[in-house]
Amino acid sequence: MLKSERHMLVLDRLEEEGKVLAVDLSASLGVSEDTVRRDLRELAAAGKLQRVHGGALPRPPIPVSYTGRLEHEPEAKSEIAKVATDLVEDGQVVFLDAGTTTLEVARRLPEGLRATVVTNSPPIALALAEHPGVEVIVVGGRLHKESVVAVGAEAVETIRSFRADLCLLGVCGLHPEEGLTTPVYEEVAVKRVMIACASEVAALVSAEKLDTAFPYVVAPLPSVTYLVTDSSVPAESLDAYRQLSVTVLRA
Amino acid sequence: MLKSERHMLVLDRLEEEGKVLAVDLSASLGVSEDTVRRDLRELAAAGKLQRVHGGALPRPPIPVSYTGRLEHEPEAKSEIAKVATDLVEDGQVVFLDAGTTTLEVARRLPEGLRATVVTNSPPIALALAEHPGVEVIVVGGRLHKESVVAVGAEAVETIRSFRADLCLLGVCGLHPEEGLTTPVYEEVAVKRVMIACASEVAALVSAEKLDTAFPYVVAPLPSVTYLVTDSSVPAESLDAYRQLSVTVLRA
DNA sequence: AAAAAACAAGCAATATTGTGCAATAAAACT
DNA sequence: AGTTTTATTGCACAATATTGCTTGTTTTTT
Repeated sequence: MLKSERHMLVLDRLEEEGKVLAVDLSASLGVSEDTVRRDLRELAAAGKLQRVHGGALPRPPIPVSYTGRLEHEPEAKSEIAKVATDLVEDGQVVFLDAGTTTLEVARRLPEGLRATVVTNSPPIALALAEHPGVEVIVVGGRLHKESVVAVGAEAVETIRSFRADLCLLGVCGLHPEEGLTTPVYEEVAVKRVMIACASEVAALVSAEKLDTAFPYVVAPLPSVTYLVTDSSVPAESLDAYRQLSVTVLRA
Repeated sequence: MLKSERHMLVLDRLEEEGKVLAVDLSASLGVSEDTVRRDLRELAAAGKLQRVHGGALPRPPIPVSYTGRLEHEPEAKSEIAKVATDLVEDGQVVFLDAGTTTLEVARRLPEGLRATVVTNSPPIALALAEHPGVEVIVVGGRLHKESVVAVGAEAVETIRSFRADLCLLGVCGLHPEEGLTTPVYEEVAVKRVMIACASEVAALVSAEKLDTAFPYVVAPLPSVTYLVTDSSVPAESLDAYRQLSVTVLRA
């Protein structure tokens, strides 16, 4: 029995059974436990599995992520994403705006979902490449590096050619009077056309973005159908939005 | 017994039994173990099998999933990417095709470079978002999930609107007679228009892709200006390409 | 806290490998 | 034909890899 053959077998077995024990392997491969341990150590060093006392476990998949901000308030984003995910229904065409919260939505879309997602965010496209059911349309354009999002005339034109059932917007600032605002000028046109071409619009807003405004106005508040926010927001802060005919969804 | 005869027999046996041992082969072929080892070494260099201590195993199938491909032969990719990176010059407009090798190129572009990169690959766009100097144009279209690449009429139209100085192509199969081929039909049109709209074309080809062909033909070999490959390729395999006026760059 | 299991490191026996070299066979050339 | 050149093969030998064992340590369990 060749060493590499053993390695293959170990990995096969690990994949199949979800774990392997050093003792079992020693018996079934007909080599000493020391050899098994050495094998496991090497495979672990090669990143093929995760070594644990007594055996080994499958290596946890490397998260596809872009640097920075991802650790910023993960619970809040996660809460919001969970609620927003439920807005998406089978067969819909959905605009998925760029942003870390919307990226979380993309990751959480249920496996069984059948839908078309139109996104101007390369990281979201990448995340959705692993989803078995959704058709993904990448919106092209010049890449705005800060937000990692395609912007510009081409992006706007592409988006305009769709009629979406739902638009999930990553929001930078939301204010009862100023409406939906952003600090990035180039995103204005893109977000506007997304709103214009979607039947329903959901704004994904974490607590610290609520009641804030940025220099560039995207749209007034009534353009928004749903406001999705997290549980840390006090209930009374949301009244102002409710009165503007926005449906508030809180995790 | 001829050498090539032995080689055939070794490959047959490998296919049949799933592995071969140097000792067995020596006995059954009636040659010394040294000769067997030499045979195995040559076959491995030609990419026909995988050499391991004590014998040889079938060449591991090229992984289909994107994440799987990322881990496939990182050294070779790295070598190729290093060379390909030097082809890019300041101020150029460059098409960067999808692929794990081209992704590596994107990651290695020198910090000081000023250029415009046009890519249909979300992962490459994502990687370049961290580069301070290059302008990135994302090409939109329907996302082909296996390769994580935008394809379709929209992608083709967008690419056609550029005149690039250089096109870096991730290549699936390259063959002196068949030319540049791919197993994914939808990528054909995209690659073709990239080639057509670029002044120079560089094909990034790792050893196992050389002298192989797939069902869909992208372009004949003379369309390629540079062939960039890694150091594991035997020099004589490249002569056929040189004779077709391709400039061969080997790491 | 004690016992058992799992572990890492070092060691020796064996197997495998690469390299240089010489002998032979095949090919190319004069 | 005769000769040089090249390729192929087997052999000796040093270097390397693999394996099981022993010893002592760490981790887990009782």
